[in-house]
Amino acid sequence: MAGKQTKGRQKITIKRIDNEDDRLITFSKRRSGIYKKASELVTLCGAEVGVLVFSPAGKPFSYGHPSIESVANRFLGQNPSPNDNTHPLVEAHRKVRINELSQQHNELLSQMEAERDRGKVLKEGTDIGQSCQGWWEVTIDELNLQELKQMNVMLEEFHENLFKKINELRRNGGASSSSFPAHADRSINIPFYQL
Amino acid sequence: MAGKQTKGRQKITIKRIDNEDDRLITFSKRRSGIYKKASELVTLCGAEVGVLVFSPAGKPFSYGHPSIESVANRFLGQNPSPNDNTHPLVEAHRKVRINELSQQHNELLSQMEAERDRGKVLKEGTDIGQSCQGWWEVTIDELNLQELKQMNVMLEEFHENLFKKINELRRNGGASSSSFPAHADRSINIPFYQL
DNA sequence: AACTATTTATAAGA
DNA sequence: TTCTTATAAATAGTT
Repeated sequence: MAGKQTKGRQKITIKRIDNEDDRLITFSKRRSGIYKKASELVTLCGAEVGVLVFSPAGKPFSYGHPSIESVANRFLGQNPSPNDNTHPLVEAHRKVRINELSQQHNELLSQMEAERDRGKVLKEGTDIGQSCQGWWEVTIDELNLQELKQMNVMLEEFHENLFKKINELRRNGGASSSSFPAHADRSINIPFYQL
Repeated sequence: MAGKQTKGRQKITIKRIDNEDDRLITFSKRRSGIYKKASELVTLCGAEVGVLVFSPAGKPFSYGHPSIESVANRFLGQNPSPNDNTHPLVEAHRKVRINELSQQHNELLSQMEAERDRGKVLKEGTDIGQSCQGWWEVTIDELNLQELKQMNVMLEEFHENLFKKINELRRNGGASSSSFPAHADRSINIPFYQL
């Protein structure tokens, strides 16, 4: 009972494991761990879950409930019989994912900036302007008219929220509010981009 | 210091959680947990991982590196380039764009993790939004005036692009262009949201 | 959306 | 590989 029998689990940093043997072992163990978590999510919550893994060597592994194919196909919107109910649903799903991704992306960007402001040196080009600019550009090119109209609805909501926010800021603090021109008030004759 | 403040984590059996609130909470928490595990597997072992989840209500969620589509398509063994300029092409393009966003996003995540590992304490709140409709709202709330102005510049660019796109679509094809009202032409008097 | 007390996952070692 | 053990990490129940 002098020393401990083993060091037990040690803390590791999440970066590539250089030693190949260790890496392989960890890959195997953690893959199993994820499968287990996935199966628990299925059972506990009644979810459908698919996990796809490719080892660095390209070997495929998967867990899926009810099956990996059904989950993957459902997600890609490529398997179900092409009745008209399916397509809008898939579209909606995609939209949701874009929004989620964007949200997460923006949160990350904010955090990155906060870090940088505290003195961290971060890679160039991760500021909101650059990244988001790319997003709009890229997105718009891929949209059809129908989708543009949908986007327009979203932008209208955004517009609404922006006004609310601006007004809120104006009420609360005087200092920086002067940076918004007087004609920022909502007016039918002033295009949004001229705020 | 008499009694403990909480009961702490309690053991549960892996069976369906009947209480809907608890189930939803658990779904959200554990989904995040799986994403984290997946991202760690990516970093530690250089694997490609995709996680697909459908809530019981049918709402889709996913994590993927380098992107969920690339992993899923690779798994399903599908060819990514149909030389077709109808709808599927647009779909393909969009997927590519989403992939790029995912990629960028994943890079950010990696950087964040690296930062944290070097001793930075970062907020853990990078969870994917649970609701499909929170993006604009959430984003706006996090912005200060300076950032709102930045956003405004971006929206102006977006506006420009939208007009270009609409005009392009009008020139090219008549079928769906009628869905845009005549006054959609750029005019100083027509607010963007009324397009 | 934070907080603990606990359970669970897992890094090392055998 | 499979088992063990000590410890790190995830999370159930609560506020």
